[in-house]
Amino acid sequence: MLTRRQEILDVALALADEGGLDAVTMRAIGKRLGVTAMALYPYVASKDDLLDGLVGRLLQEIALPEAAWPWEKRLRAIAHAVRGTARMHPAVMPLLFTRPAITPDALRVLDAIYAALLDAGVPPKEVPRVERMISTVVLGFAASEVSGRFSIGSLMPRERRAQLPDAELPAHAALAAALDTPVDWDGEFDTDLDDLVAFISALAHRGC
Amino acid sequence: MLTRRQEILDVALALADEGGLDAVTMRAIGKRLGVTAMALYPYVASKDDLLDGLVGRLLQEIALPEAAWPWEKRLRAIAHAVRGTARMHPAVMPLLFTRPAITPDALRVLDAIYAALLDAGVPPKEVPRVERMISTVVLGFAASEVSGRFSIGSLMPRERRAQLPDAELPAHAALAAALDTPVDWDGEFDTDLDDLVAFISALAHRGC
DNA sequence: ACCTGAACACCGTTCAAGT
DNA sequence: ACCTGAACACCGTTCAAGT
Repeated sequence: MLTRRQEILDVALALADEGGLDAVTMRAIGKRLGVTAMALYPYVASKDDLLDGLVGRLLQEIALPEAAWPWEKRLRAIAHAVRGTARMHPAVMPLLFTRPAITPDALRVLDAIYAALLDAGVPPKEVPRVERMISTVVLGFAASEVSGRFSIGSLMPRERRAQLPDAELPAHAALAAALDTPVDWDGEFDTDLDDLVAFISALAHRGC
Repeated sequence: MLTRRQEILDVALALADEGGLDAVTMRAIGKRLGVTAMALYPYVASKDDLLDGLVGRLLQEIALPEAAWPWEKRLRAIAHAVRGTARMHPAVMPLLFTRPAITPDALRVLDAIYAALLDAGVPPKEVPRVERMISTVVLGFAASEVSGRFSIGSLMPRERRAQLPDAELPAHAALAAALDTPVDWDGEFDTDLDDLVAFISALAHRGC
């Protein structure tokens, strides 16, 4: 069953993918649906409501892993799904840090992470905090990667030092070699996930 | 020396604090400076450049810790400074995940984190990755807290389950007790920092 | 060198009017 | 019930003109 709201959000996502968030306009959405901008208002309360819906639409895209898999594999699968949708829809990612996502789909993902942490043996009292932390890492990594926040790390040390006198960036100087080697983002993401899994395991054992 | 650009960015930040990002308008900035919107263009190339500058202006606000302090204390101080500015300027935080910050002030903060990680004994090869991870946690926590992303975790389980049939949120049901206790955000932030410090120490010892 | 004022091509949103 | 079209109060940005 394809509701009119769904159609609108699909078009909004497509416009965001093609031309960034600025291209998501009531008028542009209407035009693509063959309708005026005001015809959208019965299904979308305001532009803000539209963007809320867009975040929900994004979460809808991330597929959940098989419940039978071990918790580690499930967690890694969710993380990779998040990074995948971030790469498909980079313009929408920053909105995740702008408004809370409380759609059914958001809760579905949240519940899957809770379940994985419980299966890992994390004490129930700690689960909500740990979920917030690992979600922040995964969402933050995915958003930073596509937004260019991490690109500061891939600038050549030479360019960076040009901005400030050498003496003011001593650690950059000490790290020149490390900063010169190009970053393997796929590898870094997996390494981060390894560390998160190890962290979760440690929490579980501490709790026993 | 107070340049005209600085004045403009100060006004932009004030407007964002008062009325959100939507209130940051070329015309509004001009008005507050007693000038037309077009008078800003010699100092600000475009609205986008203005927002870049606003991110830089935000980073400018975070004070660096004394270099003589132990690395742990320095890292915690930076993290608390970030959270503090997030609370002072919540509207601007999401911009950090929208564009890279390569101003001198951003590099100053980055260098301080690099220095702390080096002093902790993290192998130089690992420092850039670890910096990206802990910065993501701290920035992500601060942004999520002020943006309301974390508010999903503080909704009553009852309200959440109303959105989906109980059987579809099994982990929520199992966590009902934990989800019902209100969250101490100050405490959670400190606990996260404890975990980060422990993680860094482990990396340092693994490297020896 | 620095600023103005009119103008252009847009926005989101309202409201009365149509079918 | 659903959509239109004109209108309102805004945007960012251009450009010629002023001093």
